[in-house]
Amino acid sequence: MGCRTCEKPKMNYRKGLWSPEEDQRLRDYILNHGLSCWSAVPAKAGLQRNGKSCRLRWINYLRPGLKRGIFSQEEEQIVMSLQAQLGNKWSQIAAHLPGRTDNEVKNYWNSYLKKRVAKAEGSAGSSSTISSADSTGHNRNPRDEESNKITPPLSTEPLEVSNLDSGQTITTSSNQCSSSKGAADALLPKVLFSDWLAFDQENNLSLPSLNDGSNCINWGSRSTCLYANEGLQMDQQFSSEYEHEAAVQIPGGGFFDLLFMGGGYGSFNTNYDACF
DNA sequence: AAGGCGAGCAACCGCTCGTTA
DNA sequence: ATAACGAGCGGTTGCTCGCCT
Repeated sequence: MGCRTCEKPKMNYRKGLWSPEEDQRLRDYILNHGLSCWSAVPAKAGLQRNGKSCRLRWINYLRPGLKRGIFSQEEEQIVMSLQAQLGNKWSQIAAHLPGRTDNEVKNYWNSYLKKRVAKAEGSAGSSSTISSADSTGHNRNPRDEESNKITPPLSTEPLEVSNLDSGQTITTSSNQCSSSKGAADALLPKVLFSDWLAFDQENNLSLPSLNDGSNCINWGSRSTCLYANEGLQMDQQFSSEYEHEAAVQIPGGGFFDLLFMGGGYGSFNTNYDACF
């Protein structure tokens, strides 16, 4: 993991908020060179930041696929449930929330959910559930309709996602990996496939078969297990471009159910192509 | 209009863990 | 075995912005 060959010039690192120019430099550099050694990134990208700051900025803000905006009710439920279950394991909790970062989950918990949970516990017994309405009684998520491209499964049962790179078979704690639509779809979040595509992936994705009959697409350091629903040809090729220009061409349409190594689980509806 | 205040969020800090030499 | 290093994580800080007076 170490990167001893990286140059580490001693310099006065800039701190504070990132300017658009800095964002652009970092984004451009990573897009062109990919991720390697964070400590080398600032010098190579022409930034007066330390590598740690660059990493954080990328992960929490610049990385493609991030879902900005207010948490949906389902996301809130997942956070509250997993927090009760796992404690402050924000990265693990965030892994169950496609497009959310650990920092975002942590901030949301600290600034909002924690108070609600405390309040609910304070009045324990009087109410068994914590509603999504805020203290004013209003639904505090007016953008839900627009932002709910991603709707995590209502079940907070932890997904058991094994390591594809190790060649292990993928299993989950539920039947969410079933290749049939219908009941499974009810559990599947709808997520833009492009949201999940890392910027550094190549356009040509191979689909090696796994031993459970599913397929796996690999790019960069990420592996994604791809389960096909009816009407989907598994040997179809994908293409995508970065971020807003992203496009996924999947002839025939239909749903993809995607099981991600990181623990997320989603489905992709090609009808969403128009969203790009 | 201006100042105070609090909420929300971006980013920093310090620590731990994993990897490498 | 161990020191050195980078990456990752969680806690915390401090800035910004909107609301209220």
